[in-house]
Amino acid sequence: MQSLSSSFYQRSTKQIAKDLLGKILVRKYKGKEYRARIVETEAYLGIKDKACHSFGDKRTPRTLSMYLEGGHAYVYLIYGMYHCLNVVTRSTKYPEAVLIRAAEPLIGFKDSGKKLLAGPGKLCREMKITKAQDGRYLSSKELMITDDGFKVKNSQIISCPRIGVDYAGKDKDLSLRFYIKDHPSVSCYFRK
DNA sequence: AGTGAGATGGCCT
DNA sequence: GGCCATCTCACTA
Repeated sequence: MQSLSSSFYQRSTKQIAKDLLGKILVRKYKGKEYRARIVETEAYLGIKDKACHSFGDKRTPRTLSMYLEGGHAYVYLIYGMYHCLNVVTRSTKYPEAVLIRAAEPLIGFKDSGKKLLAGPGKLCREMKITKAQDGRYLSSKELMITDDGFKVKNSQIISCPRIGVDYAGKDKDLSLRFYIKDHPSVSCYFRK
């Protein structure tokens, strides 16, 4: 099982967000392996995107890993108790990333309910992803993304505005959230 | 089914 | 001191 090539992460962030749908997130933790199929993502477009943590080229301890080469993980703590997993995209010049919002549980979970990983906080909680993974490269060691040949047609990809970014002015309306149409594991269906 | 509040901590001004 | 790329539970009706 091969992790995605580094060239996969050197394309446009929006394209990567769409292409990550259907890919498999693999997590190894304490001798156990978890696998889940990504069904929902959001693109964050760097220094010109008001919703992005690196807006205005803001380099802080938190955002530093977004300035890594594409293919690294950016994990941060939100609301004091939840972690969110992002995939860093493009080169070190562009601090952009894709938020992994939801996935379908495949292997390794006690409870394999379709909504178990439906939301970025739940996904990290259930897959034991924390700041320990922040800045790590997505290789096969502890966390990686792989392709099992599962195809998602363009017509099955729905786009809409991102969730929870009302503070971002005009950028809150950008259609940068992507999910697989009618999939039972997306975080919520009702959003224009 | 829809709304509202609380939990809880690091980061930024 | 105030804000969050969230989630769950408790309440309305």
